[in-house]
This record gives sequence, structure tokens and C-alpha cells, in this order.
Amino acid sequence: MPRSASVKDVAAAAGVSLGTVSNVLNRPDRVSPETRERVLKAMADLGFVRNESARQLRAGTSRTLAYVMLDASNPFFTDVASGIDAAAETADLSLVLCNSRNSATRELSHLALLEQQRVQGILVTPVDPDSPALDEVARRGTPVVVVDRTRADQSFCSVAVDDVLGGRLAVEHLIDRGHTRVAYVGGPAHLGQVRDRHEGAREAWAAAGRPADALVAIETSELSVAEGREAGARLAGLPARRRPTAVFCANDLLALGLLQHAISSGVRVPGELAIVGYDDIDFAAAAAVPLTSVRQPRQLLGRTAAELVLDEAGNPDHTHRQVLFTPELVARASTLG
Amino acid sequence: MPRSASVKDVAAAAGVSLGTVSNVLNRPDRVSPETRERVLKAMADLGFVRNESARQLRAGTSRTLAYVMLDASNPFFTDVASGIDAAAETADLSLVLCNSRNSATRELSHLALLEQQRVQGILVTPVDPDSPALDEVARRGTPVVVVDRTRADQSFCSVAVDDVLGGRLAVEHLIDRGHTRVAYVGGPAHLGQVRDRHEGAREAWAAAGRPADALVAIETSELSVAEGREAGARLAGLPARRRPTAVFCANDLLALGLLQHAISSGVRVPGELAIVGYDDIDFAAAAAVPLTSVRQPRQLLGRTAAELVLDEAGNPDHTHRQVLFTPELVARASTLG
DNA sequence: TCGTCAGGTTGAAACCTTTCAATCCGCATC
DNA sequence: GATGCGGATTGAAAGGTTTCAACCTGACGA
Repeated sequence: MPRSASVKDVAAAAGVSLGTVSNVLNRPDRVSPETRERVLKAMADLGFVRNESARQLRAGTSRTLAYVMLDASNPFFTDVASGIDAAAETADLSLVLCNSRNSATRELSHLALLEQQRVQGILVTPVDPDSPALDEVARRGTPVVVVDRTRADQSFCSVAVDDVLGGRLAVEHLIDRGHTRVAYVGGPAHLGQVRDRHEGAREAWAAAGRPADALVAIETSELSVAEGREAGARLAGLPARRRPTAVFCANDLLALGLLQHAISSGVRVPGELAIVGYDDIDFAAAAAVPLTSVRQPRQLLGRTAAELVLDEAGNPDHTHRQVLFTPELVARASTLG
Repeated sequence: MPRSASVKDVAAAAGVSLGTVSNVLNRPDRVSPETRERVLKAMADLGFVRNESARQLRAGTSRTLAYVMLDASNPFFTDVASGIDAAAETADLSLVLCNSRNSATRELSHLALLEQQRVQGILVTPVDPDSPALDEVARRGTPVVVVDRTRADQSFCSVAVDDVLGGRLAVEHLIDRGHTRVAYVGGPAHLGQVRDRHEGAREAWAAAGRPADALVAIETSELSVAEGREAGARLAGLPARRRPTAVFCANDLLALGLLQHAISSGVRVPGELAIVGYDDIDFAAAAAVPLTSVRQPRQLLGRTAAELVLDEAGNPDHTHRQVLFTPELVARASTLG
């Protein structure tokens, strides 16, 4: 493999100075058409590829944005990413995606590398929003925006969706549909989302004057399809008197698992069991019984996050903002008789 | 924002030369414990962050691998990515993901930037495997491996799965289950995968001595859930005599759409209609009627691709290889009465 | 004919790190 | 007391690009 040609080589080949080559690259209008042609030809001949490290070192500015995602296999996050991507494209930046796969260690090493690469900004859905590592990065000068999570202190910009409201919407809908025994399925409980959605569910329940013990909680060990099935089995095991007629799941994966269990064991949905999910991923609408779900503006979430980070990177009098979006209930067959 | 401290600043603060600081960073054993301490403290105090561009410029070597994915919202590709990620982690490289979202233009600009960044290697599932842009990149010295696609000429390494065999497996299974009228649903036809799977289906059909016209083909405009539903409607519109009792879909998204249509219109699966998908994404097993599907070794695909690209990057007598994996039929309820 | 001007072009400095040969120092050995 | 040794540290060069002040060359106006 022939080591890549440099501007110097191109300059020599085209019989111009190296400053001119750089001009062709960066300010093509300042160089006469003939020379430009000659230089471009030399580049093509030599297979010249601009060395981005050197460019960045000298120019001091990078052309990329990064999103450290929590779990690339969850469609929710890839949708957020595509919103970010759209914004990045508009700003003529390129987006690199890193996947921490739920591991704090991986997240940390991604953050470190991105920082060293002097990316314009880092968007991150952190394993633990309270990790001090995030503050460190921000303190050292790389703009950081937290996506789909929030923090008590307002130490950086964040975008999230009002999960308490989302929980309320879901349970209000079930109350409207006449259900009097409802289950909330979600976990693990240390996740902010899981707690907030539960909180909203309880608020709505209490506001309707229903007895607290008629809102059953079932805790799962993770937010997956498999756990949803498992939860279905546990529900089915309850004595008929105490068995809920509707379930609100902390996300769509759980809801899909639950739905699957119901169908395979002959439980009619929504006749015997109504189901509400959360996230409204594409597979929710595509399920065998299309799923009622709480929709989050995923793309918008991403786009807004990108705009915030760019503002922080470019605008001298930037101030941190915590943007909270409003979720929306999408009613489908799984709750509509 | 205080412009980031450099090794020089750290050296000054710690009262050592700048070479020593570099040693602390790269060969910590060569510097005495006390000095090391002092330097590390200075780094922490100043919030020093190593400038990766400068490092890379001088050292000439980058620590990253890239995967340009075709469509991040398809779980198949994120699974492939996680296989790559695992291999990258083993090799102590970090992986950046780029999403071309089915656009040749975006793909091109990602390739260009990655090349300029001198990544160790590029893995790509290209929009068009025959695009000359890929050759250019490779010719100029960046190792390129094509993932989940192949090319007639063997100009670079590739990993893929034998789609003809996959198609055969699917249809053989349906023949075994006694079906005599089968439909193949897939499209657009210019995709290699779609053609190959169809080809395999026809081979199996012919091998069983079935009349060619009893294998109906339904072409879709893309491989999505929506198109699957649409295909379901078209099937339902056929006169009963000519209506197939089983369908083989070119991917799981189509199959899920088809399943959804069947269930919502009261067609029993598999009783009246058996369905086979392709890819065996997680949602296939999680569907209301768990889907029989042709499984591809996704993670392995990714891992192998990463190994090939690393070999090309590091091994002087590397030779291009086209690895072809064998798919496997996973039979589930959607075909098992 | 001289001065001015503008469009092209040049050359050197700067960006920050790594590398490596050279130097330094204290200590053991003869 | 001189020599040699090894570990720790130093200083300068190199890597490819961008930037910017300076320079060159015709052309044009006076």
C-alpha cells in the first residue's frame, strides 16, 4: 500500500506551491481556473486524500457530532439518532454513532475518545445520568447534551419527554374505557423512566378516586420482550377476582411480549385484556393486534438535542436549557373494543 | 471556554520536559513514580485532554474502525453492528457507526470523511455493491470489507450469507409441510438478496417436481411492514382456487406485515396461511404468532467482517476472501400446525 | 513613464504530539 | 579515584495541513 500522497507531493506534481494546493482545497475561487484544473488533476493522479488529522490540528475545528447511544438495538434510540442525523446534515456536520450497549465502562471509553477527537459536541443517553464523568467532559470544554434523560441539577442541556404525563395519559385512557383493575408492568425500578411512568399512572388513578390497591404493580428485571411474556404468565396466575382487565407497560417491548403471551394462551385482546405500551415504536403499530401506545416525538427529540449542542458550541451567550416534550396517546386496537 | 491545555502546559506546571509528559502518556513504566504522580496531578488540575489529531498525525495510526450501515432502523443491521463492535473491542479499537439511510450520496460523504480520518478500515453495507467509489477507496489504501453483499469480481473481502440456500431451505420446509401452492413475496427485484432468495425458492420448487406456475411471485416496492400488509391484501384478493396456502417472505418485516393483515382479517395462521420470514430478527420470535424464519448468523457476520478488515490492515500478505455463511431454518408456530 | 492596483501565488510559521538519540546522575565495581 | 552502567529525563525534529503577510506580474490610469 503506497503511503498516501501529501499536499507537498501534489504541489510538486502540479508545479505550484503548497499554499496554492491548500487554496484549491479551501478557497477554490481564489485560484485561477487553469491552475485549479492542474492541481485537481494532480490530486486525482496521485490519489491524494486530505489528512483530516492534520487539517483539524491546524484549523482547530472538527466537522463531526457524536451520539453515544444506550442501546442501538432498541428502535427508539435509532429513531432518535435519525433525528440527530437530520439536524447534523443541515449543519453540514457528520454524525458518528457510538453504542455503549448499556455498559458504563464502554460509555466512558467512548466519551474519552470523542473528547480527544475534539468533536463539536456530544449527545448522550447515559447509563447513569448522574455520573460525574459527564460533568468532567463538559467542564473541560466539550458541549454535552443529555438525551431522553434528565438530572436534578441543571448542569447541562437536556431533552426529554414528560414521563409522568405519559403515565397519566395511559391510565386516564384505561379509566375512560371503563377498566377498574389495572396493572402497571415495568422495571427495574431504579430507572427514572420506569418510576416516572408509574408515578403518572398512580396520579391518574388517584385523581379518578380509585382505590390504590386496584392498581397492581408488576416489576420486571428489564424492558424486554421476554420479560413481557413472563409478566403475562404472572398475570395469568392471579386469581380471577384480582386479575386486572388492562395493563399499562413501561415500554413497547414489554407490551409486545405481553401481547404475545395473551394471544398464545387464548386471551382475547382487548376483550379480556387491554394493553397500553409506551414509545410507539414502529413494531407497535405493526403488531398482530395494533398496540395502543404513548408516543414520544423521537425524531424531534434528536433534532432538538442536536440544535442545543450546536448552540452551545457556537453561541457565546448560550444558556443551558432543559427541554421537556409532551407525549401523546395513540389509541389502537389493543384497547379499543 | 478556556482553550484546552497542551502537553507543554502540563510540562510547565509539573516542572518537567515535554518529552516526559509524553512518556507518562505512552510508556508510564519508563518514568519514576514520583514524577509520574506529579505529571498526572498537573494533568488533572489543568483538565488536560490529549489531542487525538496531533497524536494521530505524528503516530500515523488511528484507533478506530468504521461501519457504514445501510439502515440503522433495521434490527438486522444493528445486530451485525454489535458483532463488529465485539470484535473491535477485542482488538482494542473503537467503532464508529455511520448511517447512510439508503442514500448513495450520504454513503459517499461518509466514506470520504472516514478515508480522510485514516480509519484502520471501513466495513460497509453499500447501497450499490458495484459502485466504483468502493474500489477507489480501497485503491487509495483504506481496507474495505463489504458486509452482507457480494460482487461478481473479487476485488475486496466480503462476508455474506448464502441467500439462494436460504430460499431453498424456506421452500423445502413448506413442501415438507405439504403445501402445494406457495407465494414468494419480495422486492424490489434489483436487490441481490431479493433475487437470490427467489432463485433458491424456485430451485427447491423445481427439485420437488412442482409445476412452476404454482409458485406465485408478488413483488413489493420495499422490504417493510407496510408493504407486507399490502401484499396480504393482494393475496386475499386472489380467487380461492389460486390462493396460496403458504407464503415465503424476503424478510421478516414483510412477514410481520403479512401476519398482521392475516390476523386482523381473521385468517388463521398457520391453519389457512403458513408464513416464513427471513432474517430471524428478535421481533420474529416475539410476534403474535411466532414466525418461522431463516436465520442468518448476524453477529458472526459482523465479527468475521471485522476480522477480515483487521487482517487486511495489519497482515502484509493478506489475500481477499469472500466468506459465505450458511443460513438456518428456525421453525416456529407460523408454519407448524 | 511612473505609480497603483488587484488577482494569483508563494513561503514560512504554527498547530500538538510522539520519537529517539543524547545527556545526566547516582552508584557499584575495579 | 576512575570507569562503566542503567535508569530517568531532555530537546529537537518530524508529521501534513492551514493561514497570512509578502510578493509578483500585468494592466490600467495619470
